[in-house]
Amino acid sequence: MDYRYLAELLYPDVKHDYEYYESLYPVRNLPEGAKVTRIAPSPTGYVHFGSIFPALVSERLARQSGGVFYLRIEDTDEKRKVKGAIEDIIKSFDYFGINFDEGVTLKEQKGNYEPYIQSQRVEIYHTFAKKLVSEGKAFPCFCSEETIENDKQLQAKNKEMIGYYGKYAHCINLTCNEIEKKIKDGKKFVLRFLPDEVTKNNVTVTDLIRGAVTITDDNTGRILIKSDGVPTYHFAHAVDDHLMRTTHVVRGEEWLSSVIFNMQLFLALGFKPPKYMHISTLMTIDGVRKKKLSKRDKGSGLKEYIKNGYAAESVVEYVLTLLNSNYEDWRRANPELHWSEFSFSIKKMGSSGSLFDFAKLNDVSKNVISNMTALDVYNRLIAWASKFDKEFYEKLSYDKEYAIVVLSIGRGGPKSRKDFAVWSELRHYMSFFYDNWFEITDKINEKFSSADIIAALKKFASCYNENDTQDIWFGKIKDIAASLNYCPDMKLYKQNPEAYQGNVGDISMFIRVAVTGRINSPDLYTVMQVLGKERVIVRLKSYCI
RNA sequence: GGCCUGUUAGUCAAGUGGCUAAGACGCCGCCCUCUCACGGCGGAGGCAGGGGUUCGACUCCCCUACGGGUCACCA
Repeated sequence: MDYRYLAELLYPDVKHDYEYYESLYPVRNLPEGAKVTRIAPSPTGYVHFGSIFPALVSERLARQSGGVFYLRIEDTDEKRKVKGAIEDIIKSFDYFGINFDEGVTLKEQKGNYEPYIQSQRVEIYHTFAKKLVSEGKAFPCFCSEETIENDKQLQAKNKEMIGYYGKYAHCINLTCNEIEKKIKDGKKFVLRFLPDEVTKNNVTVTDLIRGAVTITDDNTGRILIKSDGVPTYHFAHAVDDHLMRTTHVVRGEEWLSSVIFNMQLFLALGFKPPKYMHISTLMTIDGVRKKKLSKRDKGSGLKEYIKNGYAAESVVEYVLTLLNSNYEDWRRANPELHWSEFSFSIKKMGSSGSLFDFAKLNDVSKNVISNMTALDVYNRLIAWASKFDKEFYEKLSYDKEYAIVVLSIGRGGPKSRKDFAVWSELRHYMSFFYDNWFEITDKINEKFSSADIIAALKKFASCYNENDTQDIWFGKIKDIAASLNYCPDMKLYKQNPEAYQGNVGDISMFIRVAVTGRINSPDLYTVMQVLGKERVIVRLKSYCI
């Protein structure tokens, strides 16, 4: 068999020798130890929450080592392409502060290794496919889908390995003439891989997270180039990551079992394989069972988190705690630092899949937000509201200073309040600070007589002075309490609750409900200061009507 | 089903032959306190099961059970 002739027959349009591309995309000039990583999503829909894991790991590895992190779009499946998906990918990662040194952007592609979109690289793939054919390492296959399907059924029935090999590799012995004739007849073909050696042995490969992993040798004649001339994932991966000089491939564990095939391909192409890291799948709980977090699950889309109002840092922070178990300790020790200051370690990564935990995410998020300044919170909140809550946005932008004052309540210092985890909760939290949103939503327990309530409110209304210090302010409440036989001292009250109608806390509660509409609120004194005397009095009086 | 891979409290997890088995979230209680939140203190709760190896196993080996992955002209 004249492989060179065959290669020419199969890929007559290839213009360049593969060496052309080797020199067009030279080895990167980077310091020793610098890692080149990428994420390579396919534009088949919205970005999955799980995508942020490999993205973050890749980003950290590259940035921490002075390397390069880039975005490549793997759009080799025409059928599954979704319009707008690329834009969605870029915007989603941007929201979470994950930026790329090279690759696809909203405007153009940047970097010296372009194109970074696989559908624009077909000629490159064909060049290397041609090389493989000319070396007898790949061959064309003209089998119909029915043939393949029948073989598969038979193999399944006989409990044989499924694939295109041995007696099932019908096209492997086609002569050059036969192939030439089929091509002249306009027959489509796929290009299949013929492994160098068919060993059928178990091979041990190294995964940076899992260590030595044993995988069975792959010799199933897998497809390299589909009949439409576009490569499959594995072939594109080998060519691209070699030519783009990727050093570390970080991907989900669903790829683990194909590492061996990847290795074979790199070897056959004469490439040095990258190092692999397979991240365990994020799980979710379905009733009592753990299962892979899939696109159908609630909380699987990155966009949902944006829409619900999770701060970018909250999500990153949470993911980092899952990725590196010592992250939380570091965060406690360094509350002021940005997450990128953390020194990320591959060694600290676990190899079993973790379960997504909303409670934990929310806790992390509350901490993140409690560490922000009021201005910070305001800026992010309004950015969120401008997209997802127009009415709220209007209020926030109408009086920025006021909103910031409201957001300042209980903020700052080591005991900063932790009232909310997502921006969408702020609307309710802040609502009573706006007159047309204010409403009494909580009821005062019926055990208190309305006469007492009214009396307390009226007394307070008549003596409230917004220039009072907090001590004087509270002293007045205590006086009111005493006058109504509500114990002004909590400790005394607890010793003998029967002796009183209630306590000073109850009086405060009456006032709180009248002023805020709620049983619970941040510090009442401060709330009143923010609302201003006029509104406080109006609310106190209107409650009495 | 074959092959691969994993299993420390409800969840995330330290831990690499010798400790009363860290910590965080959640839960419960107490304290602080005008409520809530915060903070402080305390509590319940765990090495999947069975065999080995060893003076000694959460740690090493085997088996079982139970998760997860993969077996496409999808990535």
